[in-house]
Order: sequence, then structure tokens, then C-alpha cells
Amino acid sequence: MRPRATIADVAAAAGVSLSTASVALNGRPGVSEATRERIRQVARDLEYSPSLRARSLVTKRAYSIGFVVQSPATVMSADPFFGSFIAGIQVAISAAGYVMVLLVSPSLSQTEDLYRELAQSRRVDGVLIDQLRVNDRRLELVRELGLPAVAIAPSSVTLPLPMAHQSAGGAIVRLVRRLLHLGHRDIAHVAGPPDYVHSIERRDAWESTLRQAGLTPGPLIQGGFTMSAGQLAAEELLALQHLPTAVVCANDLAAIGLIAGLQAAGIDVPGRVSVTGFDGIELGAYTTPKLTTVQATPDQVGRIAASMLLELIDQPDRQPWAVEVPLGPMIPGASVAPPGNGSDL
Amino acid sequence: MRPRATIADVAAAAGVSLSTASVALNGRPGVSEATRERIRQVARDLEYSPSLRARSLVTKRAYSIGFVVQSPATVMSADPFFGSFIAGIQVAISAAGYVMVLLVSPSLSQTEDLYRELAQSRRVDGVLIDQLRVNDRRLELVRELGLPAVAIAPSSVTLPLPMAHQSAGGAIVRLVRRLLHLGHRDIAHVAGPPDYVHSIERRDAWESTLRQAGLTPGPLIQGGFTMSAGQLAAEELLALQHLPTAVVCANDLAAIGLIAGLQAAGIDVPGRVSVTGFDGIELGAYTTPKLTTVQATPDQVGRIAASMLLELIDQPDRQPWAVEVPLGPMIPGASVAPPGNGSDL
DNA sequence: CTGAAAGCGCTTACAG
DNA sequence: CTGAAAGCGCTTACAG
Repeated sequence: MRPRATIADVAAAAGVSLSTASVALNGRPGVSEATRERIRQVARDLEYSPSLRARSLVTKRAYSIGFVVQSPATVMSADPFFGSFIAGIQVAISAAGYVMVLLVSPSLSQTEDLYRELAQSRRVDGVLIDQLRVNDRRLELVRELGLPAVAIAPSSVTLPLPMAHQSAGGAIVRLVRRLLHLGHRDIAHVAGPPDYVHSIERRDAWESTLRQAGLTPGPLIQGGFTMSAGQLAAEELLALQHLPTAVVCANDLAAIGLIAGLQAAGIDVPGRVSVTGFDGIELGAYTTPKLTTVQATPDQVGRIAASMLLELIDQPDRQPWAVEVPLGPMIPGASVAPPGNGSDL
Repeated sequence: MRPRATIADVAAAAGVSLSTASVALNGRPGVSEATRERIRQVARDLEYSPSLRARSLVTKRAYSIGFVVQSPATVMSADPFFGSFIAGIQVAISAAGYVMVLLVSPSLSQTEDLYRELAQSRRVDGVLIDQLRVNDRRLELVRELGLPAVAIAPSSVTLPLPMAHQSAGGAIVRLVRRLLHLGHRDIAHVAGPPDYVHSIERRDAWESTLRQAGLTPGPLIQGGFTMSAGQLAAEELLALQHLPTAVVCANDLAAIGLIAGLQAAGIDVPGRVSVTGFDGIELGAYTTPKLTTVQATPDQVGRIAASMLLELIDQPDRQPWAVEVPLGPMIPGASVAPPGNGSDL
């Protein structure tokens, strides 16, 4: 890169001191409007652009936030959550001159090391914590490192740090009620991995909604958030004494895998079994039948979580607070129908 | 964050000068082994970790590379390429102490602005250029900005900058030959958007392989890289005088959409029409029938492109060079069969 | 083999 | 309203 103009060049060309140039360019009070405009013009003429490194050193800010995504193969390959999520983050931070450093990690322990490195090298001013586990050690880690952090977590949990809530549980409640309304009484759940707090939230939502309706929750299958988990769940269901009339899945991918698995075994969906998902991924519109689901809003989750993080960076001692991110609408699809349309095995 | 030890603290505690501490800690020659070890021990005791900002200012390095991904909704939502690609990048750069700054952009013109900002603020030492268009203005832009850049591009193009080649064209050749071997003579192509160089490479590969076999290339459908593009392509094919016996799609997603579209119209795949994809995404194993495709290796593309970029950053005046990234194997699936198994319309 | 000094490009009190 | 000086935390010639 060719040599760039520095603020010293601007000051010299404008015939003022370094500090005056700095004050003028940063819009701080203490310079006459005439001088300020003159200095700005000179800066433009010289194509001056401040060096972030130098500014970083003195303001003690990296102007970056960090995000570590685990098991990228699984999370990003198939989960549309990710693209919209980081697009939302960028919307929130770019106006403040921030960028996102993205790291991928193959394992939990490496994730912790990556957060540690980010903090120690002062690469970032704060981090986002996603995909929270039960007893997640990252919470303790960021506290210990003094690293500002915002967590994305279900509304049901309370953490000692600011949280952006997306209530997937609320979506599950809606879907279960829809199935109840259609007449289903035997509603199973294909859960996510049990060590994720958002798996637990969804399972609890399924269970409590059924209990509130005076029903005993049907079969609970430990599944996962992937298509292959859904397909395995189909095998488990088929091995049961009798099939439930409906299955509420933890997310769309599992639901799509489940439908594929059921269909491969000759089970009609929704004639014999109704299936619901959660996320509203594009793929759900391409399955046969189309998937009934609730639209998640990952872009808004990213936007809100990131702007919370910027606030926290400005006020590191602020008491933790929480913001609820609204869900999208229910997307009806032909994967759901009243029970009893299909013949018994 | 609590105050951190600086190199001055380490030097004082070890009873040496700043420069000696710096030299010792950076492993540069000029200190006795005894002093070096003593200084290292003191650094460990003080939990010293160098400030990247300060080092950046003096070494004139950001220790970051940039990557701008366009239309994240489309690219990342469905394309598994992305997750593996950035995982590969990180593998290549983390050992050198680099991280990746990821930006998303909704449009071409904004992409250019983002590259410009990255360069002007010296946020990054270089960038990766992906999803190359015909007459892509980013090539001129990085030259003008003096920003080191490596492009990911098909083997068929030659650019004035270093390139990591992944020959999707080679994959298409393999797939067309497989269809020819099975007896197909009427082989259509669902192409990607015509302004992407990798769309053109794939179309050319389809066309030239057929010509080499003495055949006239069948219908060419301008499609896209998404499922919905594939589904639209199905409608176009169905509107033709007669259906080809096989369709080579630009990627897996288009192929999956095409299969869905054909099946919705009552066309048997592969009985009536054989279909192939490219990428080897997980989803292809879940369609009925399973997709015949060739496995791409995005992790290796990322790894190789990123390490080329690090080399270029070290030697900015190096002459452009290119590295071929090997493709994965063909993945056979039931979406392909000999022609003539289905009845004519 | 080791130390004193300059400098990277900014910002920020502090004087005038 | 403006300028001179110090300092952010490092690295790197240059002397000794």
C-alpha cells in the first residue's frame, strides 16, 4: 500500500497543530466552525483516513467484537440461522465503526481457549455467547477475563450477564396448541441435544403445554438439531408400541429428517402422523408435504444482541439486563392435519 | 478488564531493559539463553500477554484478513460451502496469529465500499475474493487500494492476482461422461446466474464435453444456485417439446429443487429424467432419490487461499501464482439411471 | 550480549 | 479558541 496521509500531514497542510486537527476531525467542541471546515477540507484533499491501530492504542478499544461458533460443520452447513444472525450483528455494529471477528471451533475446550486468546490479545472489546450449554463454562470464563459479553439465551434462564432472549419455547407452545386444537391427544417430542439450554426450553414448553391441557406428555425422543437426528428419531418412534398422532420437533431440520424417515417406512405424513418444526428455514417449503413451523428471527437476535454488547462495552459496570426478541409468525403447511386420517398399522 | 502487565513491567521485574525484554520474548537472536529464559519466566509469572494494538502500530500489520460475503441470506442460508470454507481459512491463519474479519454485504456496490473501508482503516492486511463475477470491479479496486488479495476462481480464468482454483468444471465433465456412459444422448444443463465466472465454467464444461462426444448440447436453462431456481428450471424443462433424458445442474441445491419440481409434475426421477448436482452437500443424501454429485472441498479451498494470502502479505510484490485445489470423489446416487426406463409423455 | 532513544499515529488533559 | 507535551505499549536500529 502506498504511504497514507497522517493527521500530522493534515495539520501541517491546514497550518494548525496536531491537537486542533484531531479535535476538529473528531467533531469535538473547542474549534471554530471555520477552522473545523478548513481542516476537514484539507483532510478530504489528502484522502486522510485515520489509522485505527493508532486510535486503538490510545483509546484502548479494538473496535471489534468477537463471536466463536462451535462445530461449524453442523451449525453452519445446514442452519440458516447463522447467515441472518451475523447479518444482523453487522447492521448493529457497523455504524459504530465496529467489525466482527469470527472464529470457528471444533470443540468446547477449544472454544474456551479462543475466547481467552481474544481477550488476552485485546483483539475484541466484547463477545457474543451463543448455543449455551447447561453449566456453560464460558460464563465463568468471561467474568474471570473481565470480557464484556452478551448471551443469546431462552427467556426461561437467568444469567449474570445481559441477555437477548428469543423464546423458541413460545413457538413450541403455539404449535402444540395448534395440534391440540386439531384434536391430537398423543403428541410426541423430538428434542435437541439435552445439554443445550434451548433444547431444554423447547422440551419443557412441549411438556407443560400438554400438562396444562390435562394430558400426559407422549413419547420423548432424544434427538438433535440435524436431519440425521430426525431420521434416527423416526426409527425410534417406529419401534414404539403405537405411533403418536403428532410429533413436535425441536427444529425444522430434525422435522425434515423425521418426515423423510417416516415416509421411507411407508408412514403417511400427515395422514398417519402430523409433524411440526421450528425456525422457518427455506427448505421447509420444499419438502412434501410442506412443513408447519414458526418463523424464527435470527437477524433481529443478532442485531439486538450486538447493540446490547456495544452498550455494555460503553458501560462495563452496568447491571445485567435482558431484551426479548419477538418471534415471527406461524407458517402453516400440509405436514399437519387432524388425527385419524390414516389407517393404523 | 483489570490492568494487564506490559512489557515494561516484565523488563523491570526481570531487571533488564525494554528492548532486551522484547528481543527475548520474540525469540530474536541477541540475548543469552539464560536471560531469555529468565525473562520468559517473569512474563509467565506476570501473565504477560503482548498488546496486539501496540505491536500493530509499529509493525504496520493488522494481523487480520478480511472476507466479504455477498447476499448472506442466499449464500449462507443454504450453502454449506460457507461453514467449511471459513473453518479452512482459520486453520491456515491461526498459527500465524491472524484472525478473520467477516463482513456481509447485501449488494455489489456495498461490497466495494466495505473492501474500501477495510483497506483505508487498515483493519486487515489482505482480503479474499470469492464469488467472482464477469468483469468484477473488485479486481481493479484492490489493485487501486494496494490491498493484497487472493481470488477463489475456476481454473479456466486468469487474473492479475494469486488464485486458488477449484475446478468445478472438472466435476461437470466427470458427471456428463458418466451420463454418456449410461447411454444418455440428450443431456440438458441448468446453469447458475450468467454473470458468475463459476457459472460459465460449469456451462462450458457441459457443452464442450458433449461436443467432444460428437453430440449437440441439449437445452440450456438459465437457472441459479438455489432450490427455488431449480424448481423454476423444472417448469421450463416441462414446457419444452420433449424432455431431455438427463439434466446436469450447476450445483446440488438447484438439482434438489429441480427434482422436487419434476416430481411435483409427476415425472419420475431417474426413470424418466436423470439428475446430477455438484457440491456434495448433506441434504443430497436425504432426497429421494439420493443425488448423484461430486464432492467439493471448500475447507481445502479456504485453507489454501488463506495461506496464499499470508504469503502475499509477506511478499506483496510477488508475481501472481495459482494453486489447484483437488476435488473430492463422485458420490453416486439413485438420481441417475440409464435412459428409457420411463414412458414418454 | 545489553541499554537508551526514537518512533509508529493517534488522543487527551493542560496551559496559554 | 489553539498549541506543546505526554503517553498509549510496543519494536527496531544504533551504540556501547
